[in-house]
Amino acid sequence: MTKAPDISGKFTAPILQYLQRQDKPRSAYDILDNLRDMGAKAPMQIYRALAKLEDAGLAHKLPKSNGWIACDGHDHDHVSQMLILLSCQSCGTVAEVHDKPLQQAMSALSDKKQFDLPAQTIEVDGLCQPCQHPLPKE
Amino acid sequence: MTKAPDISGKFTAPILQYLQRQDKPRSAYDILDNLRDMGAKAPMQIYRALAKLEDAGLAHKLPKSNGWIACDGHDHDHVSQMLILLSCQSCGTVAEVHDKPLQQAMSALSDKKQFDLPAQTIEVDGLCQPCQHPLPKE
DNA sequence: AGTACTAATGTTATGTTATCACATATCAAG
DNA sequence: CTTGATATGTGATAACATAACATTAGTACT
Repeated sequence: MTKAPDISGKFTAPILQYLQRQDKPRSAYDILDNLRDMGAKAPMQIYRALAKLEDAGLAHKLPKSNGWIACDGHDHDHVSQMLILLSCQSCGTVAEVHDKPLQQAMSALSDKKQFDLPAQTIEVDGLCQPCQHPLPKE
Repeated sequence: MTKAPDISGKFTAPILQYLQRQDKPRSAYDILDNLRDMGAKAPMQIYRALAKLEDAGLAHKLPKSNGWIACDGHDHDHVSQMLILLSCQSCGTVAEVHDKPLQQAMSALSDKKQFDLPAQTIEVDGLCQPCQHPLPKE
């Protein structure tokens, strides 16, 4: 079993709930603005709480676009070493994906290159299915 | 054949040469500092030139760590849709990699998820071979 | 040459993301 | 109560990136 996550902290739970209500990633500063009325004043307060959530596997950071999302809570075994985030460039929605073949390919590559590969989140930008079929102009 | 890249511009070539001399990624602001003596004064000048280099496939941006490297000039067909950058968290060196199996896995995944996947650069952080064997303490 | 348009470049200001450094508070041992 | 560990508050600033507008340099036509 994985070690018990530390979710203590004044802003931790509120941030998680906020992220869960969102349908797109939010930046640390979005979160900060949202939590002003409960006393949040400085980015550090948010970043510290986000770090806890990420350690606990309850939230993920999009590594290239800097946003944050709540973990979708689906099936995934938390042992999985590679989390793929399919991020739609058009509408911003993010799908969490765990893909065995991809992990194997990555693992084989890392062996071949003798590159030691820790668990990590990979962000991949593209177009989600709905956004590939834009409405014809009215 | 791919369309002829536009490499015009006062700072474009100097930036490329600068990057080629480096053994690690450099930030846009590093580059700016380096080109001050030839008149560079503002980040925009650098970012514009970097965009041209990237379009031309002569330089790559590390999508998560914000650095820039010169293309290593190796074999790779410039048709390849996925560039993997293995970035060492310890020493900072970056290896450019093109991997068929990984591309296939990615492509299969994108089919499965009906996610339209454009060409892109994936940064993967880990430890290069030398950095996995730190010198024993003296 | 002169005007008129366009593209490139320069420059100021500002937006955005992230961390440092230090202060203060809280709480549990000893 | 004092000490020490951990959490939190706060200001300042670092680091990364782009918007917006001014200026200059072509170029194209008359």
